[in-house]
Amino acid sequence: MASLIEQLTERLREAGYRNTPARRAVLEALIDGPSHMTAPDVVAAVDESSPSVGRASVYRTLELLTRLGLVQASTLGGTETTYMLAPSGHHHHAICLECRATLEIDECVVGELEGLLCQRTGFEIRGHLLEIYGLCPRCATSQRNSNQTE
Amino acid sequence: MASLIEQLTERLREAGYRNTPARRAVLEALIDGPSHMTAPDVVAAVDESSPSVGRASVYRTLELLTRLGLVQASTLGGTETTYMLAPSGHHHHAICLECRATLEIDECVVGELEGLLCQRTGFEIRGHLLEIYGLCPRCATSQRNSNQTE
DNA sequence: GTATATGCAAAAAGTTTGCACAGTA
DNA sequence: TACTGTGCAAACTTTTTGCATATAC
Repeated sequence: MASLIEQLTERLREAGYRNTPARRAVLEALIDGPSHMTAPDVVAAVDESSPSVGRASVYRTLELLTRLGLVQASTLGGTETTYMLAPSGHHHHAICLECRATLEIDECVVGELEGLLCQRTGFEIRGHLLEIYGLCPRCATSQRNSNQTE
Repeated sequence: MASLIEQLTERLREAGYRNTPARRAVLEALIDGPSHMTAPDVVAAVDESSPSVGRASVYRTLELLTRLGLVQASTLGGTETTYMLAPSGHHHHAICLECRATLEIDECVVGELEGLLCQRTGFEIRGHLLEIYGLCPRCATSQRNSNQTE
């Protein structure tokens, strides 16, 4: 079975792009790092692991990977853009607005909606993003407590 | 019936924040402008309508409005962050990856999932974002045509 | 061999900060 | 009146660009 990095570079190749050290370095940073990284996070990680790769290539690669759908950008309910590897299959997130923790959700209820949308509008669907915002149990509890003492 | 701007400033007030000219100018820019605006778009619109409001206040206000949930930031499937008024009720988007057109979707299938998530994990849900990415009918057609002639 | 992709460094763009002052509640 | 919020300008961070060179295929 092909490793994740191999699968991803293969998808680049299929789309007509070359398999270069800079692109591998960005993919590896995303694979090895936390599930959501800002652009400067990725720049720093690449600079750590592959100092010969330039900043500009990191930005160019993040843009390319996002355009091809290998990577997905999201604001996680805040204002800061983060990048994550686009999960194959369905994985969505519940995000705590307080502590920024993310929780994976496996259930996917979007499929049925996509069918309907495609039928009604002729939209050709490529993917989707579903994020649920709220307070994780820990933060919900501590917020209730602090309200009591106010 | 209270106008939209009044409803929004009222929500600010309820959260303990003051109703100031800078905040009204940002809200008005979002109300009057296109449905998705980047931060520099909002800065420009405010500078147009209320030249006395400073750039910094626009950023501070966008951050505040997002934190309070009056505004939602999203990358629309690309890498650029845009802001939109968070619609009350359910409105989601289908976004064309080619021409960036957005299409409103009224159906909401997330409610049931939220109930399940809340029950299972104790997450206290405040909102959600659902975006469907793909090609609008027009771009899907023109892409098929250009593939034929390749 | 050739076109794509790169690193570099500089420029541009975008965002944040500190602080004295203004204006809301 | 008290304190939140502001404008300003400077500092800082992030992102983009142009171009000669390297390298994947």
